[in-house]
Formats: sequence, C-alpha cells, structure tokens
Amino acid sequence: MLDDRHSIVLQALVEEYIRTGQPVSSRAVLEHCSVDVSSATIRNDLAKLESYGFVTQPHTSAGRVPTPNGYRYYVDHCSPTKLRNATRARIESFFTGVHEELSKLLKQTSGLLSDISHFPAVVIGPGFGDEIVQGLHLVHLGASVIMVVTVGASGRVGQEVVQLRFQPTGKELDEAEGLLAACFEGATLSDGGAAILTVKADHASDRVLKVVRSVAGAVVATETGTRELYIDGASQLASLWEDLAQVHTMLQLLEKDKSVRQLLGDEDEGTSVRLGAETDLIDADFAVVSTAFNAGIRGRGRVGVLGPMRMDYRRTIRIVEEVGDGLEDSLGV
Amino acid sequence: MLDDRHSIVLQALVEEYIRTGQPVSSRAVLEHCSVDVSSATIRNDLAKLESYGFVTQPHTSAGRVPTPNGYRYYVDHCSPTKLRNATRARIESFFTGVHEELSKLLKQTSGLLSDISHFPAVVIGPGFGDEIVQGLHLVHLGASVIMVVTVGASGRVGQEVVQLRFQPTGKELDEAEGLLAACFEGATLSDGGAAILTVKADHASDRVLKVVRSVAGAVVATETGTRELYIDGASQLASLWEDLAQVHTMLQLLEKDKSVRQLLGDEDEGTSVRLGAETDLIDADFAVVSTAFNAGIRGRGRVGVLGPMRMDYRRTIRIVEEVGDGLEDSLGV
DNA sequence: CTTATCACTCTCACCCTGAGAGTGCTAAAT
DNA sequence: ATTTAGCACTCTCAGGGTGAGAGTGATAAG
Repeated sequence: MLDDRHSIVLQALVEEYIRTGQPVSSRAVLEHCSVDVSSATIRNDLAKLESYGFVTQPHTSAGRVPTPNGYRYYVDHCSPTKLRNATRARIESFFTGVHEELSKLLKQTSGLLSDISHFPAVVIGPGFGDEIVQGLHLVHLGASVIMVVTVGASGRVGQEVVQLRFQPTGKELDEAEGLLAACFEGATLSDGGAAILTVKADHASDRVLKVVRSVAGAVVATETGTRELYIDGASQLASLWEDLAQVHTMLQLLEKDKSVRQLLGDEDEGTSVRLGAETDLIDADFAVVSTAFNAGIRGRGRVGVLGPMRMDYRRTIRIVEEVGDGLEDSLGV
Repeated sequence: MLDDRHSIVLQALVEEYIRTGQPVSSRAVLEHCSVDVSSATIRNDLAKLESYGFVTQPHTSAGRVPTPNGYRYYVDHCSPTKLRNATRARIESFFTGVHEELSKLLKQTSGLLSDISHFPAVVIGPGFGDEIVQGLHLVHLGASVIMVVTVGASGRVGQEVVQLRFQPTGKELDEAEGLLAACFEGATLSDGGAAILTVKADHASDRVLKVVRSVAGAVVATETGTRELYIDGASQLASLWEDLAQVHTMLQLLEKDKSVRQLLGDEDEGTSVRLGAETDLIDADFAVVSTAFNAGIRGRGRVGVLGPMRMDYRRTIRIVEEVGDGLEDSLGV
C-alpha cells in the first residue's frame, strides 16, 4: 500500500510531530529525512498520505499532523531505540537490589517505571489461580470465625477470614482442615476448588462438610479476580495533557480498577501499544504501552504506562520492555 | 476587632464569592445581606476590611475577593447548614447497610464521601496499637517460615509472615505460641511487646526464645505506622481547579502518603478546616475539611475532603461530620 | 456616621490588520 | 509518468485600537 518514500515521509512526519507538537510542513519533513527530492514532491506525497487517512491538516494552510491510523502505522514499523546508559543502569541497579515482598516490589516497580518514563505507570500483579498450593491451614479466631491461610509453591501467602453460621469444635476444624488439605495441597486453587465438590457426605459429618464448603468457597473466591493493581505517577497527567478535560478523562480511567485492567489488556500478548479507541474504552487522545512479565509459578502479570498519543514510542517501548524484563529476572524465572 | 456590620459584610462577601467565583461588588454585598445601608457605606466597610487584610481587589476598579485570612474568619464564624433530605438519607442508608471488613468499609466510605461532597475524599484508618489482643496464633507455613495471626477484641485480624534463621520443630512452635499468647492476650500490642522482653531464658530453650523474639518484633512492627489510607475521587481535581499547574500540585499532594497524613492532621482534634499554607505543606489554593472518628477499641481515624479554598464550607463541614458520625456508629462505638 | 453623586480606572470583548507560514495548482522539465 | 519551480491563495495569530460596562474612591452634603 505504501510506497518506500511514502513510508519514510510518514515516519519522518510522525517523529517530527512527536518532537515539536506542531503541524509539520513539507519543508520540515524534507529536512528530517534522507530522501533527495523537493518540497513540492513531499507535498504531493503528503496529499496522498492524507487521502489514505494517515495524516490530516488542522486547517487548509497548515502543516500535517498524524491521525491515529498514522500513529498505528508508525508504531507497527518502528524499532525501539537504545537507552541512555544512565537509564539502563538505573533499571538494572533497581532490580539487583533486594526486595522483600512481592507486593512491595511491584509497587516500587510502578514508581520506577513512572519515574523513568515520565508517564503514569501501572503494574498488574500475577494471579494466584495457577499456582500450586503447598499448604492450607485453618486458624480458629474465636466463636464462629476462622481464618484460612494458603501457602503457594512460590512462598506467597494468602489469607481470608470466614464467618460460619455455627460454632465448630476443635475436632471438627481439624477434620475439615484434613479434607481441605487433601484436595488443595499439590493442586492449583481452581483444581482444588473442583476437587472439593466431590467430597461425599459419607466421609464426614454434615457440620464438617459445611465448614469445608464455606472455606473452599472463600479460598477460591479470594484469588479469582484479585490480581492486584499498582499505580504510580498519576500526577504526571497534569503535565502531559494540555487541557483539563483530558486530564479529567485520564484520571477517571486510572480511578477505575476495571478500566485500568482493560487498558493493559489481560491477553497473553507480549508488548502491545494501544492507541485511544483501540482500548475499547473511550476515544480519546491517549496511548498505552504495556508488556507481559513472567513471574514463574506465580503466573503472569503486566506492566505498562499511559501517555498521550503524541509520545516517544521508540523510547517508551524500550523502557517498558526493559522494566518488564528486569521484573521477570528479579522474580527468578 | 470586627464591628457587627463589618462581620456581616465579610460573611456576605465570602458567601457570594463562594457562589459566583467573581469579585464581589459593594452592591452585590448589599443585596445579599440584611443590613439597611447604602452601597457607599458598604464600600467604606470594604475598605476597612481590606486594611485588616480580610479582602483584596484583583485590580483597582474590581470588586473584592476574600483573602485566606478572610476565609479563616468566615470559617471560624460560620455554622454548618442542614443537608438536603436526599443527601442525609444517602449517608444513612449507606451506613445501615452491611459491611464485612473494616478495610472495605473505609474504602467505600471514601467513595461515598467523595461522591456526595464532589471533592476528593480521604479516610485514615484507625491504628491497632491500642486494641486489646484477644488471640495470637502461629501457623507453620513451611521450613523456617511462620505466620503470626493476631485477633483483636474488635474482631479485627492482623497477620504477618516471619522468616526465621532456623527450622523450628512443631513442639518448639507450640511452646513459643504459649509464651506469646500469655504475654499478648488480654493486653495491647505495645504492652504485650513490653511484657515479652521480661521472659527469662530459664523458662524456655534458646531456640524457642529466638522464635518468640522474632515473632513479637514482627507483631509490634506491623501495627506501628500502618494506619491505612483510602483515597477516592481524585478525578474530581480536574473539575475543581482551573489550571493545570494547580491540578498538578494537588495530585502530587495526594500521591504522597506522607503529605496526605499531614493534610488531615493526626491530632486528636475534632472537626478542623485547614486553609492552604496552614497545613505547613505548601502555600496553594486549597483547603482540607476533616474530622476524627472513634472506632472504639480500635482507636481513632480521620476522614476528610480536599477542595479549593473557594468551597461551600458550611455544606462541606456538615457532610464530613455526618459521614464521620455515620462511620462511628457503624463501627459500633 | 451615612449618603448621593460623579469622575476616574481598569478589564474585556470585539474588530481590524498585516505578517508569516504553508499549501495546492499549473506549467515546464526530466 | 514523475518531479520541480513558481505563484496565488488561505488561514492563523499576535498586536493594537476602541467602546461599553462595572466598580471604585473622593467629595460634599445630610
């Protein structure tokens, strides 16, 4: 579809627009790409690119600005830059440092990413659903309240408080714990949840079964859909977009857990760039660059940034990937 | 210091400015207050108020605008309004509804408050330090990792994972649990922490003592300084302030846990209104209305909103207090 | 102490204008 | 068929001038 020179012109135009934020004239394109033609030729090319819907003019006698389709083409054809040594070093030293807890690591990672990229950054933690359960314990907190603690193969600990309808005896709890452990230990949460349903009434008293069911329900429910979200750098929004209405829109996006998850995309795809309406959320001037990271047995998470459509994609993609890789290494895959 | 009429004039001026956002003229003051004088008199009064530093003029031939001092005087002398029935009902029904967990209740409360007030809302959860410990349990998660679960008299559950330097036996853990329970149960965390130091070596083996020390340290550390923060409605910032620089500043304030805590003030004072620089954070156009709530044995928390200095204080104060009271009731004080 | 009056000041929206930037078109050149 | 030079045309934007309107401060009288 696009001729060689057309492609070069589009690329130069997008990069120039990203750099200056001003409509790009035919002369400016000429000065920033290596083709040896006159500005009149570039004008003809631009007219063609415009007819294809890659660029547009704010008004008749202005330069050209990329459309979302133009950005799309650019993003699909550009290759990430190299990072400055200082930036690389920063990422590297961050991940070689010591981190205690997963949740703290992820929180700090969102801070790092936002700091380096100058965009608000988001990290979605790995789920727990596919992790093998290594241990399951019941703690009698008092009267009819018990706590269930699950330990994953990775060492991750989950806990949930369960309120029963009656007051179980210590013996009943021990029995319930045995049954639950038998089903869950060595299995994933979802498999364990399925297995528990097959426990027949003749293996245990009615009361014990009730305990087992309640606890199993709580355990499975806890980890479904609780992939935690860490957001940092939201204040950058105000320096990235030019008008309050847009900042408002972006704040609203970041405020809803659900939309943030949708922004990053829960698919298993690697690095992705989604431009405005492509997110199926709203048609606004923004883009999300994100990538998946592998947390070993814990499953997969995602990390990314949110910025205006006019951003340095080559740099941003590289940063996000670099941080994703760092995270992956740090989680000892 | 302020004559009766001066006070009335100032009050009318502030309220009119809050309503319109425009500099208020002497005639406008006249129309909105009950004094029976001419506009020329009001002008003289305004000149006096200006000399006292309560109001100021954007330019020589404009109306007056309140200064921070003017707001201060107003806030100190106004009484909260009554709320519309719909609003009252909304708050009431929210708190009579069922809430499972403390953290969820507080999170939702910040949402409610922000929704009703149309300002970003913040809730600081009560500490745990003064709550009586009712139960303390150790769970052996595997190898040298144990989890300690504390149950407060209020039913609140805290947990912490502790990594030991060695692998304890089941018997050693039981013994440690016994010692810990003896010190902590029936006492506050801080008292328990103190008591545990008096346990002598001749009462237990060295290994058991090490476990006890590690666990006690973790338990005490967990609850010191982890009064959780819940923020909602940050997106409202973009509709409340007029320019991006201010929105940026406010976002930065809300982004730092530390500054948010300072905004609300950790003092035990009841309802407070802090205007811009009074927070000792930055001198900007904002105000924080907050109030303390009593969470019974759990201690005290704070709830409040952040808005521009030009806000409807009478309504906002009432809303914040109402929500604070609701929270207090709901926590069963 | 309060009031009526009036001159004075300042802002704001409006219009006009000229400079500048950049295009599209046309006709010639390769 | 593509590229180029030249030129007329369009559109924006900043600057300056203008008049209406709002509001004040001062003054002098009640």
